[in-house]
Order: sequence, then structure tokens, then C-alpha cells
Amino acid sequence: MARRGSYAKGVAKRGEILDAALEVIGRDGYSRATVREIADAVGLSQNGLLHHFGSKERLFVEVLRHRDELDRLAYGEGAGQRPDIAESLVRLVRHNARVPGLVQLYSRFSAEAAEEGHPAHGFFQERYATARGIIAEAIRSLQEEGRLPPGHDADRLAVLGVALMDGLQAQWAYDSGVDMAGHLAHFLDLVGLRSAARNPAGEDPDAGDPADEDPPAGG
Amino acid sequence: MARRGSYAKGVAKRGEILDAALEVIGRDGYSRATVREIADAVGLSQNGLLHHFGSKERLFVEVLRHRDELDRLAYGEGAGQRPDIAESLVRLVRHNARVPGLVQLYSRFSAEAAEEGHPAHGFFQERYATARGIIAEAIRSLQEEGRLPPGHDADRLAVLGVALMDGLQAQWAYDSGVDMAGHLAHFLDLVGLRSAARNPAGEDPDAGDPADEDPPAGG
DNA sequence: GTCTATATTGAGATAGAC
DNA sequence: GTCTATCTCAATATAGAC
Repeated sequence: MARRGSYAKGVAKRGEILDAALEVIGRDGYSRATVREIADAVGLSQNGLLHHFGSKERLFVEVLRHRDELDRLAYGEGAGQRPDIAESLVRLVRHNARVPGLVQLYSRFSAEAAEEGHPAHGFFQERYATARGIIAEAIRSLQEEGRLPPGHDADRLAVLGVALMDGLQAQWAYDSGVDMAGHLAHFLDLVGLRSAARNPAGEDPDAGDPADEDPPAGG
Repeated sequence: MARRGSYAKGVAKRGEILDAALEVIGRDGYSRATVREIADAVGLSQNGLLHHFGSKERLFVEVLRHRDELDRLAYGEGAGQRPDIAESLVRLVRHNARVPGLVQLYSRFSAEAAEEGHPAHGFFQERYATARGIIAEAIRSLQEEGRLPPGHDADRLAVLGVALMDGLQAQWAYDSGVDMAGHLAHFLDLVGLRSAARNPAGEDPDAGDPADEDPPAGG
């Protein structure tokens, strides 16, 4: 509102910086992804960059927010033909295994921001609550349709699901042979969520994911 | 072997430093727990402390190793009357909820050390493998005794269990109302591990834990 | 052998010129 | 909106006292 003619330029520059941050983090790892490195990658000085985001923490929060937005479009409700929670989560996790830099950013940053007073504390607090809410709501929908075995507590299952996704990332970070998506799918099978969400008739639960192609997030 | 008379003194000092580190981390949080703060707490200079451990990373690894050792004695095989895996894990997690500083140290440090080449990378890599191995082995024992529903993959369940413990810590860090032990117990119930491990006859699965008293780890 | 004092390096944050 | 210069602070390495 109060911003002047160069508003569009600022927005474009912010997008450019987010992309550069992603690239540097992916290439050099989180601890080498300093403000200076990212600034170099985008052709700015350190403080030329910080002018747009204020601090490293705020920059990283925006990177993660941007990631969530893209993931929501690609795997969230309304994405693809079947907005089914179990399959959406498995696909999301499968996608994550192809972007280790982002996963590392998420893991380290969320661990740091757990400390009260950290600039990103509120972001993650809200994100966890939202994630649990989305999953719990999807489970309740299945229950209303009668496609889930009775006796399941949607809120509790949501906590377990979110915890599993986080925890699998930790093990995967130390052993890339850990198949995050496979283990999540196994859990969903165990609690009856996967077959319920997909096809009550009972087709092959692993069919239908042609390759691990990136979703149409960027195109 | 080559060490001389002051060996015992060095060992005692190391123990003193580990205790001080725990206290500072618990009181001020991980990011305020600098080498200088810990050194002050134990009455040493920064490098007086680093002389014993070499670096902050090595000090923290020793803190976590010491914690694991105490936990193993208190909750591992042979601790208490019933060396039953499900109950041991639930009790361990319940105990963790009473030492937020240690949990924060573990979470942040394991996230940092995921980067290849970090001084603590090997420690966590080994720790994850060991944790999975212990749980998988305990499950296999139950299976051999015929106390577990058939069709369970011990190795897969172990991965899920470890992931759950890590992931629940993350959510708990942002909302201390998240009952880590309760959610883990719920998971173990869901997969049939808890009732199998405890009492095939089917007693109240939450009885027998009088209070959340600390185990005889220090005495 | 053990410690104190100090210097160096590298990170992010801040101030103010253009 | 971007830059240069400077500040603070943690971690590490070195020199040398006892």
C-alpha cells in the first residue's frame, strides 16, 4: 500500500533469493549456507540480501513457507485425481527423499527454533498444529464415510503420523538406505489407514505411482 | 597406560564437567550452553575445559554417551523386574519428558551432526543402528515365544519405534502438552506389541507405574 | 602436565552513505 | 535498494607460566 514503484522488483528479488538459498543449501549443506554464500549466489552483498528478509532466520522461514506452499499444491487436497490422505503423505515423503537439502534445512531449523524466543518458534508451532489438524480432519472424513475400522482416534493417529515423518527423516539423514516412504506406507498399512483411504476393494497398494517424477510444482 | 599419577584427577574432573554441562544445558537451553558458560559453572577457564575434551562437539558427545549409559542401566535389559521392551521404551520416554534440556541437546545435536564430516556424525550413525538393533532383537524374542501376532516384521517395527520417539520429541518441544509416552504407548498398543510384551492375560496396561519417580540411575 | 592469557577466524547484525 | 565499514560473540589455536 505504502510501497512505491519498485514493489514488483522487490518481490522478484525475494523470489530470486529464495531460489538461490535453496540451491546453496542443497549443494553445500545447511551449515555452509551462510548469508554471505547465498548473497554471493544471487549477486548481492550480505546486507543487500538482509535488506529483503531482515535476518537469516526470517529468510529460512520464508524458504520453508514457500516449500510448504508448493507441496500443498502438489500433494494437498485437490491435487491430482485422488485427494486421499495416505497416498498424499507417502508421495510427499517420497518427494522429500529427492530434496535432501530442504529436509536438512527443515530438520536443523526446527530443532533450533524449539528454543523459546527463537524467531522461527511461532512458525513451527503453528506448522505442527496445522499438520496434525489436516491429517486428523482427513481421517475423520474417512471415518464418516465408514471406510476406516472403528475405534481409531483421529487426533492420536495424526500425532503419530507427523512424528513418524519427522523421525524417519532423522534416520534417513544418517543412512540414505532408510526408505522413508516405504516405512510410512508400512505404518499406514498397519493401522488400516492406507487400504481404507485408497480402495476398499483391495487393489495393489503400490501401483499407480509411475515414477518418482517431480510433481508439477514449478511448471 | 602412559598416563601418570594425575589420571584419577582427570577422570574426576571429566565427570564434574559432564555434570556441569548437563546443568547449564538444562537451565539455559542449548544455544546458551557455550563452552565458556560450562567452564564457568565448573570453575575452569574455557581452555581448561577444552583440555579435557578437545572441543565442544566431543564434550557433547560424551554427555550423550553418559546419558545413554545411565538410561541403559535404568531401563535396558535387566533393569527392574520385567525386562519387557514396550514398557522399557514407554518408561524411558516418560523419563525424557522430565529432562527437557537433555532432549534439546539430543535433538539439536543430532540434527547438526547429520551433516557428513561432523565430529559427532559417527556417534549418531552408530547410535541409530544400535537402537534399531536392540528393539528389533527384543521383538524377535517375543516372536520366538509366540507372544506377538504373526506377520510382524521386527526390523520394520524397530525403525518405526525409533522414528516415533524422535518425532514425538519434536512435537513435544513445541507443545509440552503432547504426551510423548502416551502416544508411544498408543502406537505399541495399535501394533499389538504392548499387550504382547506385558501380560498375555490382559491386565490394565497402565498400572504398575506408581509415580514418575526417577529410576535409581544415580544412586 | 595442566592451566591462563591472547590472537585469529568467521558468523550475523547494525549504521549510515549513496 | 544496495553498498562499505564496523561491532559482537563463539570457537579454535598458540605461547608460555607454573
